[in-house]
Amino acid sequence: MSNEEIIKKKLVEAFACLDIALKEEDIVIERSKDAAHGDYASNAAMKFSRLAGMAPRALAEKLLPQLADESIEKIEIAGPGFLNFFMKQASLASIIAKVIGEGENYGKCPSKGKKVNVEYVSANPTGDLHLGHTRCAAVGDSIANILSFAGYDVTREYYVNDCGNQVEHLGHSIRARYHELFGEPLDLADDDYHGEDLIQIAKSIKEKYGDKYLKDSEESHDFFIRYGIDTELGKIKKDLDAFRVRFDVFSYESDIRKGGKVEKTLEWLREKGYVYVQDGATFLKTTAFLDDKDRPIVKSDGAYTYFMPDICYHYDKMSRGFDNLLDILGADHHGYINRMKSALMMKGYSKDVLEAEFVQVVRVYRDGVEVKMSKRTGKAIAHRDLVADVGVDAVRYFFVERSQSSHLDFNYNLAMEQSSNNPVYYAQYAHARCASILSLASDIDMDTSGSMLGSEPEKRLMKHIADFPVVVEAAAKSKEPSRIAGYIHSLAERFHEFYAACRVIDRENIPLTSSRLALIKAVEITMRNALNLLGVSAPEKM
RNA sequence: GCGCCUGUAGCUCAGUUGGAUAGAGCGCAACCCUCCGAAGGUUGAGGCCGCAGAUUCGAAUUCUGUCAGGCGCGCCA
Repeated sequence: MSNEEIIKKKLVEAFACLDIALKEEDIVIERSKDAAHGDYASNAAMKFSRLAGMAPRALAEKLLPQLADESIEKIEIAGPGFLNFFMKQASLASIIAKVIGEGENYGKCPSKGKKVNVEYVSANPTGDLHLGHTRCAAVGDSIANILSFAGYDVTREYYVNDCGNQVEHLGHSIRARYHELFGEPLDLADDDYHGEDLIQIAKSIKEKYGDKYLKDSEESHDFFIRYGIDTELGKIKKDLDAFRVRFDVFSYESDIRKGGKVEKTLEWLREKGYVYVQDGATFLKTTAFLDDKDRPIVKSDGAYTYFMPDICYHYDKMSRGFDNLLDILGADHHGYINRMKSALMMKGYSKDVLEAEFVQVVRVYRDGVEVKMSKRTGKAIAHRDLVADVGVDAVRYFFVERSQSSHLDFNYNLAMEQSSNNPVYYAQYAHARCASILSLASDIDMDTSGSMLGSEPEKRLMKHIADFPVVVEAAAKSKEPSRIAGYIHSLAERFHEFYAACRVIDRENIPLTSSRLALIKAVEITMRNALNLLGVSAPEKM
């Protein structure tokens, strides 16, 4: 049982003695910022003073005698009615043996028995990934890692839109580049793709197949699309893999459309009365649920809008037995969530089965001016270039360091020229320092009882290590990897403080050295586990 | 006009379910390696937490209004 849990339990018991029934969830335990306020603090006497019918301090006085525990050194009432808990040294130090015992599982929660599908990136296979995808990839993958660590059964999924307008343009654009190579240029419209990568693709087609696809036929039309999608998706997969982002499942829109499945779903919705025709287009009555407007699902020319197969795709995901779906989307898609929830509710699902996290835009500054991104002009800052320039660790950390709901300003010059200024190095440096010290003293046995550790920097560090599981739960609940980043930073900070104040290896004082080595080992493990959640490496040397 | 996101130090941003003196990085000023990694540590300057009300023992945090920026608003995805 953690110190926090012990205090909560004692408080619940103490309130019970006053005939006030509370649950442990009702009790808030905070880590005191100031050592004068003890190790942990609770506002329970203030929070429930009205319920108890007495003033906060008076209530605290009543509770105090019931709170004694062998793990607690002393308890003080302070300020308006805070209860400040000073733990015994052994209670604080017990975390070290726990962390070393659990190793890479430290911070991990037992299975919650829930299957969660996390869908992210899902970039159209019509060109290279850009910066916006990078952030979605970093955020989505970190969220998947955190949920998994927090005890959810996580499936990572990428939805490939390999049908519709966009891929028609892709096919045509490649064909145009192909014809160009034979001296017969075709026109490229504004909404076609102008990127140079398509010239490379056209060249490879020419090398493999010569002039076979010059004549305009259904076969060549389909060929250019299929070849383009396969090539682009291949590049995307390779880039994501290098970014340490790997998916369990790739779902294809073309599969969703196969075998009349979309038509059946449409028919089913029609029978349910959720569909009507207006101006030649077919609309879905999403306003019957959460939406503020009905949405078209079949255009007046008879083609589906993107929304219709997307509905089928979400039905498909639910039919695979997930308890929850989580979509990681660009912030410009925020209108999407309520219409998709509505569609799921038509099928009888709760509005809560689908959640969405919206990732705000990245603004890029280079030489002090904002760089606008455009996939089509070919001038976009490609994901691949960014990672090559800055490195996977720095990009992944930087892109989840701030809450995804905040806009991110990315200074390209700074990231490239002064990468050692990046905050990720602060944390990695701490880890490397741990590894270095442990290696220098590998002949000295560790004392995992932590019995010699009592100085303020040591206590602060131990308490912070003990907080890791709480932070994991909070990050999983709020789906905010930035909380892990914040934890990593403060763990590194407390470690560096400790390092500056306490000399670890002292061969004249082996008992103290043994205790401190164990503390460092616990820091190293916790830091590595936390960095892993963000997909950032924990180097032994830098 | 309606909806979503965001306004906190010069800049970029944290700030847990409302708690004790609002924090970090960068930048600025000054210190600290004969000793485990100086990619580090210590100290300082710098704040009407956009503005105005409301709720209460207590508000950067909750509610209302308002101003500013970003994004979106039925046959694009």
